[in-house]
Amino acid sequence: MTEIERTAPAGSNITADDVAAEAGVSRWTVNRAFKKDASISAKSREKVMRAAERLGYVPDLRAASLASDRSHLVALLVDDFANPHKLVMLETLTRVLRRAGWDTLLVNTLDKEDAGSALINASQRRVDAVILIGIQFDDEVLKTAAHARRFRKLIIFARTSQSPDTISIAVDDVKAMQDIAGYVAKRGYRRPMFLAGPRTSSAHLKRKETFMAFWQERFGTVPDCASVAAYDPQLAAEVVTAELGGRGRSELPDILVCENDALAIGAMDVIRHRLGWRIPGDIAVIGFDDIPPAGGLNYQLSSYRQPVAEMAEYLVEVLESREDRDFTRLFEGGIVPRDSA
Amino acid sequence: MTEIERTAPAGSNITADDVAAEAGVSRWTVNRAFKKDASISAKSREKVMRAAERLGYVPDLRAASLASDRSHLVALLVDDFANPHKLVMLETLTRVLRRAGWDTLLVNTLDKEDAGSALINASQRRVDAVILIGIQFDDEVLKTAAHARRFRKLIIFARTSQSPDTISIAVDDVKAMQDIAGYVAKRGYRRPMFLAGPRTSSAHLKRKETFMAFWQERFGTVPDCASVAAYDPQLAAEVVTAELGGRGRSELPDILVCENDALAIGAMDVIRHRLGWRIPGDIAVIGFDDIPPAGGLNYQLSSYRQPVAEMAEYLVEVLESREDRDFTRLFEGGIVPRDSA
DNA sequence: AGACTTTTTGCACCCGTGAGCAAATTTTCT
DNA sequence: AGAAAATTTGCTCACGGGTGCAAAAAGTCT
Repeated sequence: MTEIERTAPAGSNITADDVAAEAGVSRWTVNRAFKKDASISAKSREKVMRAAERLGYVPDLRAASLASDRSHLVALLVDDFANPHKLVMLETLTRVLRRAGWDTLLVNTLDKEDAGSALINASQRRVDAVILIGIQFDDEVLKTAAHARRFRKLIIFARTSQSPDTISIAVDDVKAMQDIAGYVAKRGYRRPMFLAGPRTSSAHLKRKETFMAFWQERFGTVPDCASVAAYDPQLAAEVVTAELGGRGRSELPDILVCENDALAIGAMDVIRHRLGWRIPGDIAVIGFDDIPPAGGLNYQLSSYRQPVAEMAEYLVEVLESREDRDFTRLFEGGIVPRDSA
Repeated sequence: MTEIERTAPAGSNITADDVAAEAGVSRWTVNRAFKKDASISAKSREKVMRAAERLGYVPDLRAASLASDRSHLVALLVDDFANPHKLVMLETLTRVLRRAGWDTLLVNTLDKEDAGSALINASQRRVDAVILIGIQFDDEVLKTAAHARRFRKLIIFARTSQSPDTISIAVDDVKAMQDIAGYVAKRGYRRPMFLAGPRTSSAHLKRKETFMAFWQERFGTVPDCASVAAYDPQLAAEVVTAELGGRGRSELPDILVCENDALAIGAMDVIRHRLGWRIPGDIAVIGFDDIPPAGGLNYQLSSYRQPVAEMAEYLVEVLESREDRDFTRLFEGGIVPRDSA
C-alpha cells in the first residue's frame, strides 16, 4: 500500500482516525463535525467535512450506537401482509421516521409462535423501540416482550392495548365506530350486518362491540354478525358467501358494516360477482381505513380514514421523548362517503 | 445495587461478562455457547445457556457486527409503494431472509434525489448488502452507490441492470414477454395495445421492447402504446381514459397488454366503469406479477407469475456466498390464465 | 501408566465511536 | 495590554463481543 492512496478503495474501512489524519485534527473533532449541535468551530468542521468527502467517510452507526446506547433504530413487527392497508402504513411510517432520522427494521412475524423470537431478534439489534402493527400480539406475547426486553419502548400502532408498559397510538375506535353507526342510521339503513375480523385478547379493536352497542341502544335490535379469521379479502369472500349465499333479496341485510376495507373489498366482490346483487341497490357496504382501492372506480367504497401521517408524526415525538411510562394516545379521523353506502 | 440482584431488571444491560460470572466460566465461553459450530463442550454450553436464561441475556449484534465486520443485515430500498406487488415482495423477502438469519432494514426512498442519501443511510449501518426493489434507481444513483459504498453487495431484485458491480436477480423478462405475446397471438387477438410503466435508464424492464419486437416480426404491425409515469392504478386509469375515451368499439384495441398488474387493474376499472366496455368481450386485458387482487372475483385478471419465493431463496444464497463479482441470474415464471384474456 | 492426539478454555488485542472532563485557544471586557 | 469568560480541542475510559493463538483438559493408544 502506497501513501498516495487517497480515494476510498471500495469496501475498505475509512474511520474517523483516517479523516483526522487527513484533516490534521484529532479524531474527536472529526466525530464532532458529524454531530449536529456539537461544540466545534465552523472552520474545523468545514476542514473535516472536506477531508471526509475526499476519503468517502461516513460514521459507523453501529459503533456510535454501542458507545452511546442510542441506536436511532426501531423495529417494526408486522404479521398481516394480506391487508393492503399495511402497505400504506409501511410507506407512511418509514417515510416519516426516516425524515426524523430514524431507521426501521422490518420484521415479518411469521406466525403467532414466532412473535416472541421476533422480539428477541429486535432486542439483539438493540433497537430503541419496538413498534407493533399486527394482529396476533396477545397478552402472552406482550408479557414475553416485557421480560426479555432490551428496548426502552413498546408501541402498539393503529390499535389499542391494555397491556402494561405499552404505548398505544391509535384512532379512537369507539368514537369512529359511533360516527359510522350514526352515518348508517342516518342514511336509513335498518338491518345491518357486521363483518368482523379476528379477535385477539390484547390490542383489540373495539369496533364490533361499539357498533353492536350503538345499534341495540338506538333500535333495540341486535344486528347479525360474522367473523373472518384474518384481514384478508379472499377469506372475507368465503365467509360472506357462506353467510349470504342462498338468501333472497328480502332476507339480505341492507348494509354490511365491515371492520375494515380489506374485508369490505372481499365482501363486495362476492356480492357483485358470485351472488349477483348490486351495491348499494340491493345491499350497501361500508368499510374502515380508506385503502387506495376504496377510492378507485371499481369499489367507490365509503370508508373511515385514519390520520396515519399525523399518527406517525406523533410516534416520532414519542420516540424522541425521554419518559417511558405507558399511555394511550387517540386520534380522530373521518368518514369518506362514496357510492357504496 | 445489592449483590442479590439476579433477575434482569428490565432495560438493564446484561453482558456476556455477567453471564460468565453466573455460570462460572470465561466470557469467551459464553460467546461460544451462542455461536453455532463453535468449539465448546455440550456441558458448558448447557451451563451457559441456563445462566443466560436466568439473567435474560441475549448477545448484542451491534458489538458482534463491529468486531466481525459482518452484520447479517441488509437494507431494502423501496420507492414504489403504490404498487400492491410491493407488499408481496416485502412479505416474501422479509420472511425468507429472517428464516435464514438475516435482518432487514426497510428504507423508503422518498424521491429520486433521495436515493443517494438512502444509500448513505444504509452504509452508516454497515449493512452487508443493499437490495434495490424500486424503479427510480438510474445509472447516476448507482454510480453514487458504487462510490460511497460501504457494503459488499448491491443487488437489484426483480429487475435487471447493466450497471457494473451490481447483481441482478430477476425474472427473464424477454422470455416472459414472449410467452405473453405468444399467448395473446394464439388467443386470436390482433390489435393489441401496450400499456407501459415509467422508463428508467438502468434497471430497465425489457417488456415493452420485447412485445413490440415480437409483434412486428410476427404480424408486421407496430401496436399502439401508452406510458404511465408510475406503477399506480390511479395514474394508469387516467392514461387509459385519455387513450381510449371517445373511441368507438371498432376503434378499440382488442387487448390491452400491461407491463404489470398495477397498471392492468387501473385500466380495467376505467374500461368497465368509465368507458362502459366489457372485459374480455369488448376488450381483453393481460397483466404481469399476479398480485392478489388479480386472482380475486372482481378482476380475474390473466397474468404472469414470478417465482418470488424462489428468487428470494436464491437471494439468500447470494448473500451467503463469499464472492462478490457482478452477474445476473434469471428465473422463469408462468402465465396464469383467467377470464380477462 | 505414559506418550501422544484432540478437544476445550482462557487471553491479549482489536472493531469504531461517545461521554465527560481538563487543557488549550479564542473572544470579550475593563 | 491583561484578566476573565467563553469556546474549542484532545484525551482517558468505556461500550460488548470476535479472532487467533497458547495453555489446559480430556480422550486414545500402546
